[in-house]
Amino acid sequence: MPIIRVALNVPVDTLFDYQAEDASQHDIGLRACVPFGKKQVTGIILAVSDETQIPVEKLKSAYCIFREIKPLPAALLDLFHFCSQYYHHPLGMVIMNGLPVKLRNNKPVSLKRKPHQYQYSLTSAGKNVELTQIPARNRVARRLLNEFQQAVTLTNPQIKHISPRAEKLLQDWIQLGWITSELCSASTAARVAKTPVLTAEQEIAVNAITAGGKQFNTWLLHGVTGSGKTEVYLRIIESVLAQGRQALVLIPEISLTPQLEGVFRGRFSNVPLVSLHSGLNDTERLTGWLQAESGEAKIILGTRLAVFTPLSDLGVIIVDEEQDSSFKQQDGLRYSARDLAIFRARQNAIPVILGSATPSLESYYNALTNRYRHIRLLSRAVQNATLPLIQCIDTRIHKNQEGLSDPLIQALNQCLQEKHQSLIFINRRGYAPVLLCKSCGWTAPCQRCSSRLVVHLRDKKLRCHHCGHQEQFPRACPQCGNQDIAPFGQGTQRVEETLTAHFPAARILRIDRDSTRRKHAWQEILHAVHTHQVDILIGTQLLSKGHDFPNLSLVGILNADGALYSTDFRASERLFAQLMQVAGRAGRANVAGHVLIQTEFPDHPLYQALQRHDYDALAQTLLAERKIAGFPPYVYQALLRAEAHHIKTVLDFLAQAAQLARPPQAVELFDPVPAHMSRLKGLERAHLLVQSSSRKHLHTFLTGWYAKITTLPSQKVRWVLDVDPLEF
DNA sequence: AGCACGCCGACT
DNA sequence: GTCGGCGTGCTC
Repeated sequence: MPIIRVALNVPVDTLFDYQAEDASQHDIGLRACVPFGKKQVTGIILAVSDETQIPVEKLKSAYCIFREIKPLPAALLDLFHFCSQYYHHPLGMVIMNGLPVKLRNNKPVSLKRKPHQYQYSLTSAGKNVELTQIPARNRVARRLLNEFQQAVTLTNPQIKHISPRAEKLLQDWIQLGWITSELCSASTAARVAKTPVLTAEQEIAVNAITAGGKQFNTWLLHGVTGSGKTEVYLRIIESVLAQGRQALVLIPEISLTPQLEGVFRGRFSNVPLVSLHSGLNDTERLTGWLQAESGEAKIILGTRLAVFTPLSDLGVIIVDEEQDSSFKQQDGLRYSARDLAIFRARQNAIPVILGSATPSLESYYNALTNRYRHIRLLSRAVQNATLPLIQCIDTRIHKNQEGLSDPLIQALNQCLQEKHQSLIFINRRGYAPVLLCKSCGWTAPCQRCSSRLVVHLRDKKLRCHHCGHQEQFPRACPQCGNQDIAPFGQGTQRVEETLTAHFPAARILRIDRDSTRRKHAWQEILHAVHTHQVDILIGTQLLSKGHDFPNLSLVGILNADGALYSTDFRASERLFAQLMQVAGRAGRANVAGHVLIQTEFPDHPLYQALQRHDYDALAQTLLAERKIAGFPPYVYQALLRAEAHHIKTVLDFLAQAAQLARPPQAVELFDPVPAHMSRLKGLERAHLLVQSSSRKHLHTFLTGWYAKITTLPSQKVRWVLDVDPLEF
């Protein structure tokens, strides 16, 4: 009797063997429903064999093998394998995490007739029907008929949009002979709508990438805001579609998928496009997945999860805003969709394009060292668009009143009078407090690993959250002797109230987690902004993502300094990218943009580079710092993260784990340290850093170490290995 | 992850 | 004398 080896969604890194009389090698990649303990579960068949190591009395029989859809392609299984090994996560969990929910159930999937496929139009009989023949109270019918008279042909989604009841009505009308249906022509030839003329730079980029053809290459498409990266993507996709192949486009989480989707649909109106984002229900997601797998969908647009979509004939992968941290999953399987995209591109021998105005230092470094091909877009594609003027307000000179300085208030006032919109951006990420000398800018460094020490007021100590070193508070600044050293403050609350007090007539809208939680809140907010029902916007992170606010001319930035002296070595990089993005919000179309940054350190290299829009200057500075400090991209890191109800449990666990390790010379193992947000949801969190200048050595070490940690008594500690961690 | 088995405190 | 606490260990 054949044995199937099944990957299940359980946190044990092993396959489970079952008898299956009807199994054959062709079933690898199919779903199987099997008994597991007292339950029945569904997993993926990864091997079929005649023998098993499992004693016969333990071996059970599979209930069934689902054959209603094709097996997962071998390339996708390879991707899951790689992901499991690289991120040290059980294979079964990796696979089940990557599949649509409907494929994880113990049920065969029902293949409904696909939407999109038919288009409907009025027959000559239908054209004779007058609107007045339909009773006025039958509003859905009237609207449907009206739509048909206006639009001539309609598709299922469009009809559904009129009313959920309209589809039922449609069937009735087909019976009456009013409506005919015909198959949509799924033409893969890109019918190109209005195509802008490429700039010389864009043309060079497109030619270079398309000339590479069916060959693996990682391209860093590095273009300033407004340089027209999207147009480059569109041209490359066009050429891929012309070969009948598919394009996978990955975008950050909050970057408002519909907006980009609109651009793609507008340009490739006849090309089947599937959009995979968090707003889909299980059925929609499965449908999209199946369309991608069959090759029916030609463009797949989605967030990080879309990197696991099966694609029968992939021609290019695009990762837009590649520096965005939402490409890295921050819980469970901590994968980077950007890095997996590169793996897939290599696997398929196709180009992958990483696009950004402010690349991650890792990607920039890879471009400098020729591991990636670097393409620059230095000029703006949009006519008349000029870069915004970025200036600093020195808050040591201009006193803050409740967080707002005089020059900023004046600028806001002027903006209001000119009837332009303004935006106040508050940088409110929770940075750990560091010790700072106000007179010379000195901060307490860690001697052992060149990161900054964190102030722990409770026991008056300084601690390194990187290596675990700790020391006493100094009495005075060791650099200049000043006694005025203090933890770096946060402050800046109540900005909205202050603004209201200053500008009682202005319409102020505050955007935060709460105000955007409601389903269509974003749409309403954007609408309000676009129709100029708002004068001043206040917001945080959420606002920096790529929305177009055509009337916005002033951006004020508060509280940015925290990132300059953060213990997170990536904080500067992120701040720069974020401020560049926020600055890009100002003055897009015909309004000149002005950006004012309130800071105590106007001479800081970050602000200097920002004012000159000079990414390279900052990147070079940061890379030099990273090299000296021994931080990525010069080393590869992994983090053993653990959490439990009591901090001692966590630290003991980590200490035990460290005991198990016998790191080779090339690999460095640090002491356990409490995590940045050491208390989250009532759990205490801590971690232990491992790093090496050799990715290979680090990986080999992790594999052995992971196996040993698994054998530890778990003592109610939850732990994960985070490979290439972004947050500490 | 579930879900059992299993050994010690407050209840009818 | 039981009911139930959640610590440990297995699931093919």
